[in-house]
Amino acid sequence: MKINLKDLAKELGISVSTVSKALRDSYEIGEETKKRVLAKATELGYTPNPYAGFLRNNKSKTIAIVVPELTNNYFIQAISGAEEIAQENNYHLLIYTTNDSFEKEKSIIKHLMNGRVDGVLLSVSSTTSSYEHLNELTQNGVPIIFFDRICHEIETAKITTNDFACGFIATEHLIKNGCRDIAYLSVSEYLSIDSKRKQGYLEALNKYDIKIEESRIINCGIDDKMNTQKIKKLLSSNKIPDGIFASVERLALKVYHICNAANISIPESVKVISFSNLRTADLLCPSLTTITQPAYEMGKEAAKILFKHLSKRKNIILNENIVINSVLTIRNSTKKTS
Amino acid sequence: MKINLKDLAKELGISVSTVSKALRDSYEIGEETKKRVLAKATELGYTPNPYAGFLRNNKSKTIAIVVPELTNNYFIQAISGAEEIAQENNYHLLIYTTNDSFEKEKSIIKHLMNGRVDGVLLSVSSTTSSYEHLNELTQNGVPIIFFDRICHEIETAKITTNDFACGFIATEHLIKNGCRDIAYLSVSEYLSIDSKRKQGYLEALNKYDIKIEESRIINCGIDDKMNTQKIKKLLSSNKIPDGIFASVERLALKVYHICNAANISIPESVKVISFSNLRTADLLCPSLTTITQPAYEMGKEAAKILFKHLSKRKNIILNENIVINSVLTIRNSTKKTS
DNA sequence: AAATAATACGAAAACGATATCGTAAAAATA
DNA sequence: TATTTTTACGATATCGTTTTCGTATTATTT
Repeated sequence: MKINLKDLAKELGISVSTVSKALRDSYEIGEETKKRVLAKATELGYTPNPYAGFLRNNKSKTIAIVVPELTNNYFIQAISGAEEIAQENNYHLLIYTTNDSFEKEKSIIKHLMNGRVDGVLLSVSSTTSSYEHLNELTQNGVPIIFFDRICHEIETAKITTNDFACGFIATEHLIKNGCRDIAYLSVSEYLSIDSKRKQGYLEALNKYDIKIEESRIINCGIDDKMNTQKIKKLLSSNKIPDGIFASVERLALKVYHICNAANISIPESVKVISFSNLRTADLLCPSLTTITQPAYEMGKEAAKILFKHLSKRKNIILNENIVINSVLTIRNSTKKTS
Repeated sequence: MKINLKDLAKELGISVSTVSKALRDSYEIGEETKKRVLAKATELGYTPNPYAGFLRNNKSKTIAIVVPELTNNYFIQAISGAEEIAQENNYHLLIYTTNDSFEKEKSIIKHLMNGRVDGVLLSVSSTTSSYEHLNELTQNGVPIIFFDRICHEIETAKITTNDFACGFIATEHLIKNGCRDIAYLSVSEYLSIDSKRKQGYLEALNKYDIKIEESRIINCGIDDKMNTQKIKKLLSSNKIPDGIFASVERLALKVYHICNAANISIPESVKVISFSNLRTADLLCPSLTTITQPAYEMGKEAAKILFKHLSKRKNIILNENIVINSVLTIRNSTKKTS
């Protein structure tokens, strides 16, 4: 049932090497023979064993994409973009989720160490605190491209959005719509995206002469219950903020849930803005003002750069920062209320 | 840099086969030697070349999951479940999207034909109209497990939810809340899930002596613009339905958008219920009554069955229908209005 | 002590495709 | 016609493992 080159060769009465070359359209083989081989190959439904070629050529036609979670629309869209480019290049895409666990990330990276993939697209886990595993991977000749949650310490290409500017814009938008006491929901102290967004937030406060209150910076994490607690506390004090800037989607949704339960009206009592790729942002109650990242494009771009590099066969990827801007979409959750 | 068995053997002054066996903890090798080998292996950071082993053993430690689209929360959650089980089994997961294209599905399946993967988890495309490509794959010894969008014609394990019952329940729920003119938004004529849900819908109409109107069954498809047109037409006539049962999430969202734009109030003018795995269903305006499929569990179950089969090394998967029930979550979009 | 069994290792053949050679036969040149 | 070149193909090594055998050494049994 499973046909290989040897079978084909025997069937045709010619040698294995001739068949191989004929199928790869080598100049060494006559047109006549090529046709015969091709015909027989399709007739018997021959498809090459991929792993044999990988072993021989040390190329796997496979890349991996490693993301922290799948319950985040950003990553889904990025994966979608990467997958499209992979298919275009006749590559296969392995998918791994770290669940924001440093240990899991290390374990996954270790598995990718020995030529299983030709390259890796990575968004680091929010608990990743050292980068040796990533360094080791690149030193083993497997190129990494970072997207969104990048790692500055590694020299390679990085795809990000304009996090700082958007942090500023989001905060400024809240201020312009009347907020003077704005909380920032941070997603992780380790992530560069978070610190950049936070810096934008701080910069905006500064520009508009709003005093920075450390207590208004809520450090959330992976633990859902802890996050709930912290945000509940923020929203149940006798002086709740009049604006909330969530650094990621799930924190904004958490705010919505808590406000719903506590009968806090958005945007009247508190305005909410968030980085988010939610498709239903405009259908929410109230519709959510978002900073939407070009997730799909970022995934595509990351994959494109990887393939550009793979085709060049150079062993080092130059440090390169590609920034694709996000867009602010104003909706009702930040609506000005007299 | 890249260490292989031969390097290790040379370094240790013993043969390749001994090293190999030592690493695999063979009884043929003395304890002393095993320790020496293991120590050297970790010292030099040896990791086996996966493809060499695959070639030898004809096993790839890799499975594929093929889904129609990534913009559907159901599939994301199913992938997530499958990925978890794959990681548990130390397997790798390749991901492919067909974009609901029959041709793309065939092309992907062809790529999986020759041992690239040990098995496939598949949800067929909504335009898939013949199954030869799938038959060919199984005949090539690659087992397929179907989930959600199954293919009856192939003998194997299939994971579904109780589509018929849920179609009935959803429709009955609308009826009990006062609907007498219920439209069904069909996602594809080819899909078994659709026909089962529709049958449930029809059965419920029957039970409550509601006349079935062919014009109330809207056959949607992949073409977004066409869908918009059809639903707009449905909602702009002078006699719009008082209930809508959407067979998939995106059609429900389409209804929401159109109702928003046309100022048709849900649930007063029309009640809406939908199969959906939307995380924000309860935050929508109004919150959406859903039939929620156990997507994560279905993905896990599909993967589990595949691995059970792979470990047994039997060449045929018995026909098996595993049904995991969905749950109805009643929210405001179907709220009774006097 | 002689025969047998157990232990610990090495040599070599796979797995399937590719690429480097080598070489007949045919074609082109001298 | 004799020589060189081209064309078209085959034999074989190779990629890095695993695994089957074969075998030398030691241990056990009679």
